[in-house]
Amino acid sequence: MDYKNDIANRIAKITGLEAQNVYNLIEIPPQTDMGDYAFPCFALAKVLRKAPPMIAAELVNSDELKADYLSEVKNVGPYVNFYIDRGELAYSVLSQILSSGDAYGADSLGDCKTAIIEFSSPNIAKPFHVGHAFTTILGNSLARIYEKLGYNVVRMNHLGDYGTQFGKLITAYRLWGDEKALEESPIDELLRIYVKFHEEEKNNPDLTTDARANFKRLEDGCEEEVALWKKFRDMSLVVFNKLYDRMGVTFDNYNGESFYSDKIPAVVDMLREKNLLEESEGAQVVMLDEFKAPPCIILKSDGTTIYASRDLAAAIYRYNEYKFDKNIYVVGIPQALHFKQVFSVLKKAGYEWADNCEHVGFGLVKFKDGKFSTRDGNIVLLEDLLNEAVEKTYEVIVENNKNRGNELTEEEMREIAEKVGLGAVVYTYVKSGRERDIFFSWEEMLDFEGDTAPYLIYTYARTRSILRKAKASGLAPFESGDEALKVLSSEEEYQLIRTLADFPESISKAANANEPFMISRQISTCARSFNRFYNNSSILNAETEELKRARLSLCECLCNTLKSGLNLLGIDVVERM
RNA sequence: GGGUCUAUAGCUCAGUUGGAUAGAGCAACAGCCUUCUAAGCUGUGGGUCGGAGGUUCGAGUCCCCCUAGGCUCGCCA
Repeated sequence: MDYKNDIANRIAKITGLEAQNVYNLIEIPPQTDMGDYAFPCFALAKVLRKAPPMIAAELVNSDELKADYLSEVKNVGPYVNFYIDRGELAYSVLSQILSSGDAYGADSLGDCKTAIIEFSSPNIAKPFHVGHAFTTILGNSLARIYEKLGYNVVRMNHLGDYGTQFGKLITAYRLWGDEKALEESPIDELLRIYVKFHEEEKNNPDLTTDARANFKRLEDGCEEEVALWKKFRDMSLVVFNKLYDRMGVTFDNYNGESFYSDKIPAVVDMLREKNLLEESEGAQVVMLDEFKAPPCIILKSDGTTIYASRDLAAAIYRYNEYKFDKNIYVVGIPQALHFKQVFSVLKKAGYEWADNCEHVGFGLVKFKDGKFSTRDGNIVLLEDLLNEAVEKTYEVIVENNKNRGNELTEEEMREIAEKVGLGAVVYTYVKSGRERDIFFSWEEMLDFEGDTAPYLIYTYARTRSILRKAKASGLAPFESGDEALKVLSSEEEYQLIRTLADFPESISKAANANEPFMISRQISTCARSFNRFYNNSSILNAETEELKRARLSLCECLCNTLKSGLNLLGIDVVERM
C-alpha cells in the first residue's frame, strides 16, 4: 500500500489543496522518532493566514487523518508527523520483498526503451590501469541499473583502435618486435616497442615519416599493414576480455574508432550540405557560438579526420541502428567540452535526438603524492590491484576459517577470496559521487572494515548462515502475505524494515542521476541496521516460535536486498566467508 | 585570461525541489565473544559547512563578490 499517497489524499481533502502538491510537500523526517512521514505547514501559512504551528495543531485533530495503518499522528511545531503502525509496515514491506526475491527493486519504468551505454573503451596495445577501471565499473553498474528498470540496454565498448599510433606500432614492430614476447604477453610487448619508438623518434625523424606512411597504408587497406593491425587488435582484445570475464563485465559490441572511420565522409557531406561547415585557420569547423561553445573541428587543415568527426559518425550510426531513447557516454570529465561540442553539432544539424545523448563524467584516479602517468611508470595495473585485494582477502579467510572449525576447503576459500577481493575494489569506485577524484591508496583499497564491500558481503553471508541453520532444524520463514509478520515491531526491526523499504527508490534515483553510489549508500545503511538488530536480538533463540519465523523472514528480506543491490554495483555475494 | 567543477569533523565522503538538533565510515579513546560468523556491535571526543555580503519566516543548500584548488580552452584521443 502506498501510505504517502493515501496521506496526501487525506490532507488534500481537509485543506482543499491539490493532492499532487501535497504529495510533493510530504517529506521523510530526519529522525526516525519523528515518524515515517511529515507534512510541513509552511506552504499553508500564506493561504490560511495563520502561523504554521497553529495549522499543524488543527490538522492533527481532523477525523480525516484517522486511518487503520496509522498508529499516531502528532504535531510538532509547524509539522504534522505520521507514524505508520509498525506491524502494518512490517507486513506490507516484507510481503513485497518476499514475493520479489532477488528481483526486489525491479521496475518497468524503462518500458523497454533502448539505452546505449558506451563505457570502458580502452586503447588497444596499452595497459589497462586503475584509471580505466573507473569507466568500466561505473558503466557496468549503470547498465545493470537500467536493465533493472526495464530498459533494453546496449553495452558498447568504443575501442581506441585507430589513429596514427598504429602507424607507429607497425613501424616499431618491424624494427624491434619480438614474436615470442608478443605471444606470451601482448600488451607488455606492444607497450615496450611503443615506448622505444618514442625514445628513438626524438633523434630520428625518419621514424615519424615512416609511421605516417604506415598509417596511410593501413587506411588505404594495404594487406600487410591491415593484417598487423588486426593482429595487435585481436591480441589486445584477448587480454582485455580476460579481465572483463573476471569482473563479470560484458559488451554487446566492440565497435571502436576503426569501425566508424569509413562512416565519417558521409557526415562531412551532410554538414556541408546543411551549410554548417566553415573554413577557419585552414580547418573545416562548425561554429557553436549559440551554444556558448568554441568551434568544433571536423576536418584538420590537412583534410584528415579528428575524434569529433568520429564521435559524430558513431552517434548517427547508433541512432539509425538502435533508435535509442538514451545514449550515454561514460567518459572522464576532462572530455566534457568535447561532448558538449559533439552534441551541439548534432543539435545544430537538426537531430532532435541529440537531447537524449548524455555525457556521464567521472573524476580522475590520482596518487596522493604526484601524478598518475604512464610515462613515469607511475601506474598501477588493474590486474595487480585485483590480485593484491584477492590475496589479502584470502589471508583473512584462512585466519577466520581456523577459528570457525575449518568448514571451508582450499578451493572454496580461493573462490570466496576472488569474489570478495574484487568486490572490495569495485566498491571503492562506486561508494561516492562519480565526479569526485579518487586518490588512489593501497591502504584504503585494502581496508575491509566499515563501509566496504567485504562488510556488506559479510553481513549477507552471516545471514545466510542463520537461514541454513534454521532450515536444518526445520524452521521456515513466513511467506509473503502471512499476517504473522506483524509481530516485527521492536525498535531495531522497525529501523531495518524502513531502510529495506527505501531500496527500490534508491535505484530510480541512481538512474536519474547516473549515480550508482545512491544504491551503495542505501544497502550500506540496510547492512548497518541489520547488524544492529543482529547484535541486539537473537533470531534462532527468539522468545516464541512465531517471532523466530518472522525474524527469519526479515533475514531473507535483508539477503534479497543486499544481493540485488550488490549485483547492481557489479559485485557478487558468497554464501559463506 | 575565458569556461567549468570543487571547498562540510584529523582523513574519506553523504546531505533530494531552501525546512526540525548538519550525518556516516576511517583514525583516536573506552567497552562487548560459555549465546545465530567480532570483516561485527555499543559508547565518547571531534564542526564559525573556505571567507564576506545579500534574498526570507527560515540558507550547508539560492544570488553576488573574494580566496584556494582541479579540469579544460581548433587541428592528440
